[in-house]
Amino acid sequence: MATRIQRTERRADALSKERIVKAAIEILDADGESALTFRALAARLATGSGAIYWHVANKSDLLAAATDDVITRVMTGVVGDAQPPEAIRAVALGVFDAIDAHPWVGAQLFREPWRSAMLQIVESVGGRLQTLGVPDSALFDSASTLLNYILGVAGQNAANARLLPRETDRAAFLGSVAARWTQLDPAEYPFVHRVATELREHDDREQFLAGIDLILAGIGTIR
Amino acid sequence: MATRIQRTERRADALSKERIVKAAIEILDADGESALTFRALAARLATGSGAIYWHVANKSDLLAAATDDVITRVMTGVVGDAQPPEAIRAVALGVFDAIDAHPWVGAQLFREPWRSAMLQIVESVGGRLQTLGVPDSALFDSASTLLNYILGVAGQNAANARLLPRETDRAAFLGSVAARWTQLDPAEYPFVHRVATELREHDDREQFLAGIDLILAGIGTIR
DNA sequence: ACCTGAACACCGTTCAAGT
DNA sequence: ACCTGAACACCGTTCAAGT
Repeated sequence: MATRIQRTERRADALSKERIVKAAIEILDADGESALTFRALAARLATGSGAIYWHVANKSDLLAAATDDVITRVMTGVVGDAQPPEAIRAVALGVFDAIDAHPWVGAQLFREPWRSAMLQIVESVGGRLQTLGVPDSALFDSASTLLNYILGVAGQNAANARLLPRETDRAAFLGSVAARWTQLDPAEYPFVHRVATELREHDDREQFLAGIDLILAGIGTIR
Repeated sequence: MATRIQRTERRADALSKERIVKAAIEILDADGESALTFRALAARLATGSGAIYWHVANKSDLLAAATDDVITRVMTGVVGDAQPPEAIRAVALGVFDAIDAHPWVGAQLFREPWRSAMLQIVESVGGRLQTLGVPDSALFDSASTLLNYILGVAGQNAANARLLPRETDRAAFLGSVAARWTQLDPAEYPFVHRVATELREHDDREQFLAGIDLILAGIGTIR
């Protein structure tokens, strides 16, 4: 039975889920989560807002697809030949850098835990923990701890990006938070008061990695 | 100069920020984040939606106040005489239980890091790390790691609550996620496939505590 | 099969008008 | 000083109508 060519010719710029996701990511990166509306997206794609619904189910689906897109790129990028624990650091840093570049992803990782983005991270971290020789009985808890830590940092970065007036630099932001912390009553908040200086001067990425190492050290005590 | 009584008599049910926050928490607990609208709140308080703005600046302010209310209650509740590390576990579990009871709080903790809720947790955890004898040089990173881990779990719980159809029990939810994980290709997701059973059977609270202990063990290796 | 864009049912927030 | 509630400027989503 001969199969006829079903696929009709399409204009080069025909709408597709891929093009829609790409445009959505551009809006999210350039102007943040609040700028992504179906109207803005339709305008950028020179179409009607309803047309988008032919390719994506709804806004939630669109955000999930955009997140998967970013995370898949990261995950295929870090498949180096490093052995754990170095490989775990590489994966974690990959996620960190992706979220640094696309802060809105940080909020999306919390969504349905059967979506591709979350699964890829779980698999990547968990598999490497196994290679590291973590006992079976401790694998699930260890992976969960690393995951939740990464999620926490990711979510915090997403939240900070929402707060930051466009193009405020990180140092200025940290400085303003540190200033507020310094103004607190030292009797009521001695610890916060004390670390305010370090908050101003610390490097987010280094601190993120320090946390990963701390957890890996904890996992190391199990063996 | 005699000070006259400025305060005019008020009806017992006069509007106040306190009453508004209380009503907001009731709505959030009963029907979730999406149910909290100014219209719903005004209806519950038998007033106009605009009246609420006399007492709170906006929805963000209202959510922050509701979050502070819940967290302050937790924090004053766990001031037991336990010494670290037991005291750190108690604080962490207090936050966990609060978020279990009020899942929407989990999402709010990510907001402005100069708001009371976040500060209280930082202070409580950080102060106890100090008492535990963590070296100064490691204090900030250690506190940050614990914090971000707690935030990750909190955010995940908030997200799950959003997904859960009202009153679906946790076991059924975990079961459905585990079922999806089991259906994944074992060649592509060997680790996820493997821990799916444990996901179904695990206890969230126990696993949360296991993570805290893992991090504390890691912090212990620094000394 | 795919696209258009007006219409619908919501929101948060404002504000003139009341008491 | 505080409250009312209509009005405004948005949303996500639907859908009859087009091609």
